[in-house]
Amino acid sequence: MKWRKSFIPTLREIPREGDIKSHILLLKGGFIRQVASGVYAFLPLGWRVFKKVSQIIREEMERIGAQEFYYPSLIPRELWELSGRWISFGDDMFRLKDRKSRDLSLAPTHEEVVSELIKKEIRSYKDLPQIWYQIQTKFRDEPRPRAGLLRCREFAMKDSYSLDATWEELDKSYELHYDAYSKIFKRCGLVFNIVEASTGVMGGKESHEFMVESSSGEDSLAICHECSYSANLEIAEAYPMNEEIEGKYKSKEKIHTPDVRSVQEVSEFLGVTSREIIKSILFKRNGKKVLALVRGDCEINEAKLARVLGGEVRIFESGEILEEFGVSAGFVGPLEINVDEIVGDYSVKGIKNGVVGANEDNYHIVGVTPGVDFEVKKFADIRKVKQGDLCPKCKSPLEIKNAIELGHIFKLGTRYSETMDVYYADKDGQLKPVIMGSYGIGLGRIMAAAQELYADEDGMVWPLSIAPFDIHILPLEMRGRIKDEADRLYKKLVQKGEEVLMDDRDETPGVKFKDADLLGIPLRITIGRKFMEKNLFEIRVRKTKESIETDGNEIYDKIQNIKGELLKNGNL
RNA sequence: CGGGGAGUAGCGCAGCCCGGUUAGCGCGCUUGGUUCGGGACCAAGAGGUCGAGGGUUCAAAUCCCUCCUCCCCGACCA
Repeated sequence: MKWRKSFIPTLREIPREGDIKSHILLLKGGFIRQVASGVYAFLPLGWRVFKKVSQIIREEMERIGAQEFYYPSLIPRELWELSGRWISFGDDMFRLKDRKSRDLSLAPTHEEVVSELIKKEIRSYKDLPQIWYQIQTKFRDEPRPRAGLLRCREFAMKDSYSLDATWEELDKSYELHYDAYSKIFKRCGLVFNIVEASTGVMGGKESHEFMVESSSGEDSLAICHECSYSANLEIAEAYPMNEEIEGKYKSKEKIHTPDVRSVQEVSEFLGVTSREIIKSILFKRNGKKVLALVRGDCEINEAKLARVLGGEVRIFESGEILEEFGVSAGFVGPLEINVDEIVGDYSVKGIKNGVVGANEDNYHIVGVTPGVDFEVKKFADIRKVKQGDLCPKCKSPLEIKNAIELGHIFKLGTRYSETMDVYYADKDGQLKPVIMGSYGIGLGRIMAAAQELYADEDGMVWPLSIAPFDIHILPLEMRGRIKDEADRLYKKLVQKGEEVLMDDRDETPGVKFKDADLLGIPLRITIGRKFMEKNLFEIRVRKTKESIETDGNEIYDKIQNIKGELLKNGNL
């Protein structure tokens, strides 16, 4: 491709809407343009990358025997009502009406469509196993789209479902996906973590996420560097905190603590450490009132609490607390409080003579001990793991890192097939629920994550496997011998099947170099002064900034060598 | 949903508090010329419903009201 005939609108200045590195660079490099909040057009370069990514995904999916489908984006309301999600999806679902006033949605996911197909078409164990996948646009009206391609309202996703007759076969399908995903992300040139993940509201038994560490990521991981333990913070565990902590106040006493609410304020006001404060947080579960307790230097993990209690939980809002308990948030405590259940985190168990809210505004009670001054029916792991906590497996300190979720695989099991009524006839003629797995990948996120990982101060750096082009030819003059030689080289490389972009603009060298760095094509071939003097081309590797000089006879072989090296070294 | 910021030429911004000729600047763009290994130089030029609507005023980018769009932070851990 020649630049002058291409549409590559690079920008000199940082666009106003750009925030994180990948977003800014994709805009600057002319890969994407924003159409609306969380909605992007892919320009030719961006689309080339997208197609490379999707090709890799297709190849690896086909390799595990998956078949590609194409589903509609327009889904009628009736289909959602089968699963109850017309209501439960809430505002995240884009809804519209057709000319006859029928309700439709833009698919935020395709589970219902798939399930309907399975339900209608899969009848016998002989029809199983199957892996069905699709790469499609999903629409979700996110409360806050952000970070360019990382959180969009319209985005491309590879989704697959495994359909099996037995749990053993599900394990096999899961394994296949686990391996296929590993290959996909590796082939995309990414460095990633595979972490244990929450199965969420959908239920299911096992789940992993494929994560790229990045400060721009919205997820947090707990990672152990000593053993293999790593998990999404939503479910991460730590070696239980069971230290004995002796508080400062030895006898139970109600103390006036005017306007002292937060743990920090309490600890400063009373001169106690945050570790001897028992934090009391009120939750609702199915209309029941639950008080959750955690040590003052820790936080509650709602997802864990939900699992312990079985079912979704919702925190009490401060207004609701005042209404139901007649006390402001900040002075809630476990003594004589009217709740259905008290759950304590293990970290609270060892506190003696601690500090709690008095359930009366502007008062706290000191010298309070769980089991003595109040009963905790259940102790459980309900706290959020934090930096430096000990690994549950090997007791080394855990590190907390932000990460971008690129892929998520999980064993749905029968939960979905049972609610959606998806059954097959077994060998003995008995109806049994199809055992399902669900597996997703965000394509745009792969593009963004690659730049979050590799972009440098000069611009993007694409892994060879997903780069828009492999080679970027830079003739520094568009006349005379340099132009002729560049044309000849371009033709030769294209004929040999290389993907080449040639900057044939009549621009100064500085402009061409800057744009080349910005686009991040892995190999750059410069034809300029060195060629005029010694007939030498310069091949430069974008990632390492290393360059070699070569003559016209050897250049093709040299290119192949470098590409080979790049592929060997994880694609960069 | 709560809080904050922004919308002026293709892009990035100034002007707005304190209303007053033809609304500026940088980059980009067009034409001509000189350049040609890290975002060149000279000259001439084109390009604007100042987000939309309404109001105040002799006069509005500027003041007031309503709305739209975009960005950031937060969404209740007491």
